[in-house]
Amino acid sequence: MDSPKRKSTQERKSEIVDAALNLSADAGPGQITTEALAKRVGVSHGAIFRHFPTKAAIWNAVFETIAKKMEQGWHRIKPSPSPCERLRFLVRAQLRLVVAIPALPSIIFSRELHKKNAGIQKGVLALMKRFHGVISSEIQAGIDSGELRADIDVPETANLVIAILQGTVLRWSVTQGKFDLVAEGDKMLTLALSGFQNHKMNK
Amino acid sequence: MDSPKRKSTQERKSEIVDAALNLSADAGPGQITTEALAKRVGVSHGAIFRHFPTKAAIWNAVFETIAKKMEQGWHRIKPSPSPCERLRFLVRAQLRLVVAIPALPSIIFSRELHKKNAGIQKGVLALMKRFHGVISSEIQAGIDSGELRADIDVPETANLVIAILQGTVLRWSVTQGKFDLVAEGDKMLTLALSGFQNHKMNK
DNA sequence: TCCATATGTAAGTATTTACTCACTTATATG
DNA sequence: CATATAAGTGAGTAAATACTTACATATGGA
Repeated sequence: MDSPKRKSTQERKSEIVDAALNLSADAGPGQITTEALAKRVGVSHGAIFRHFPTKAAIWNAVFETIAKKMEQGWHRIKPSPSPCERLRFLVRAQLRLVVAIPALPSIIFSRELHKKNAGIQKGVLALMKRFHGVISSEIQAGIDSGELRADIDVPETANLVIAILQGTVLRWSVTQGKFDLVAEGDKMLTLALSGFQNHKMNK
Repeated sequence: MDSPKRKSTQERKSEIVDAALNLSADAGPGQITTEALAKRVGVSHGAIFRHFPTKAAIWNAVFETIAKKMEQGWHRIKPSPSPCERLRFLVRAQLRLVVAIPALPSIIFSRELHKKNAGIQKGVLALMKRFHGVISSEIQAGIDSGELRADIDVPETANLVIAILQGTVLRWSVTQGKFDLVAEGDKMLTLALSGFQNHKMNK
């Protein structure tokens, strides 16, 4: 048989995490009950607590999963292209992940979860810090290669890139995915790279 | 006496709304109970339901309050300075409002609230659309005056400005207000206006 | 001053929901 | 095959919480 009646705790755990990701895609994590998870997985309510001691533990596992996928995405950069291309790649990788896991923003940004689960709050901060580091080093490389302006502040520019990324994700999230997130993020980044002020005039 | 034992429903309503704003500043709106609101206002639990029929009605009122304050901020622009200055003003006004009402992002972005209360979801979309319109017209004015590049796409650029704004608010929110939001937003906008790509090189 | 009314209270109720427990049975292993 | 173990079940519990209701009284207007 393809689906035995009983599965290893490892398998069930990942099924439960998947269920949490799927269910929080449209409702946000705060609304999800352990009973809803059980139904989604196809087991009884009690079975959930064979695999996770508390609901909070489930959310921790969900966060771990997401964090791992994010970092994997960052580290799949090709060494070949220019720093600017690598910046684009990083942003695109992140956006593709959001499209693949639409629950991602609602979990990362959920004040509710962060309040109940201080570990997640700290984890999100640490994740963002690491992402900031990755972006920063590409920006530094861009300056060194001459692709980016030499007079910019590197960490500040990294914050700008991240703000554009997250702001665009937020709009996509609020509009319920009404546009192509990856393409839109690319446009936003291009526009910010070149700037929209008219420099020729001020001389 | 300054505080009579009973107040008009109008006064109590606004006290309840204020309590909701204050309490959701750090926890997010999903966690707030009607009992917590009652305690904060200093009345019994039952008294809350004299003034609002349901909890959802409270959140509607909270959203109305926020929306009104936002729009007031946009319409207080001085006609005098340049379009670029007016853009800055709009962004700063929005950021100042967030600093004044730290619960604002958690209410505007709360998936939980939006799910339970379709009116708020729609209201947020409409608000964002109007803000996009206001920003767009300043950008158009900037193009007309020659301050901004003539070849940019206006609505797209407005989306960029909003993404920068919201992305910065998000970071401020996650870091629990560890930096000066208004100053930081200003920096981000300046950097995006001028761009960070090196143009001199590519000729 | 007196009354009608709206504001307030305290003690409920019904429902939801995280978690438990006694018991069952599939399954891997010797 | 026999058995220990771990996965699963279903009924139950305690706590939280939105909302109700019967009753009390402050307050403004006649």
